[in-house]
Amino acid sequence: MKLERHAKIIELIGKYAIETQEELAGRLNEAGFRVTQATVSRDIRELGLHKLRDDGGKYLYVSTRSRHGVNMSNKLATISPNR
Amino acid sequence: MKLERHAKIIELIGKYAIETQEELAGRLNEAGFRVTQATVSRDIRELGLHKLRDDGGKYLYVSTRSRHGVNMSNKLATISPNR
DNA sequence: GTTGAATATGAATTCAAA
DNA sequence: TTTGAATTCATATTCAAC
Repeated sequence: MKLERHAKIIELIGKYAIETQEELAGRLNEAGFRVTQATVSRDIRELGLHKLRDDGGKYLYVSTRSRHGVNMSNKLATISPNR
Repeated sequence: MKLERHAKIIELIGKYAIETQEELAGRLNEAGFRVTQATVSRDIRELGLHKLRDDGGKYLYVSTRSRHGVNMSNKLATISPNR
């Protein structure tokens, strides 16, 4: 089920430093969700997740919504160009 | 010169909706900076730029620093997982 | 230290299938 | 409507050259 998988994805990116969609697909499969990178790619878009470089230069998938349910999309807008 | 090119990149991503590094390289070349995608990739890392999906699903390069010189890296930290 | 060409890697999309 | 395999596309890196 897609909804459960989405919830699991949010959980996984909070718990682990997920660097690639393949890695996320692997974690999902370990958790019993049989999916491929193609599906993970779609899930990430639907969830509005972003891949950002951290201070160490590594890429990580992160959510734009905090644990407290606050939508951070306005903060993302803040760092967007004023166009 | 790299410094001038970096400044031009900041200007360009503020002025245009740059979707790919190839596109940015093209704009730079129009502006007289002869560079390839490989160099643009390095510049983007050095400048701390990020590629984000906007509300319409399109990808855009954005800066983490506002026009007013405020470093937004703490806001990025805010949307990062609490790890 | 900087760069480009070539390559490797990662991600989005297509297209068929269910 | 969702999915995976294959493909295309975008980006990071390697490696040589300067």
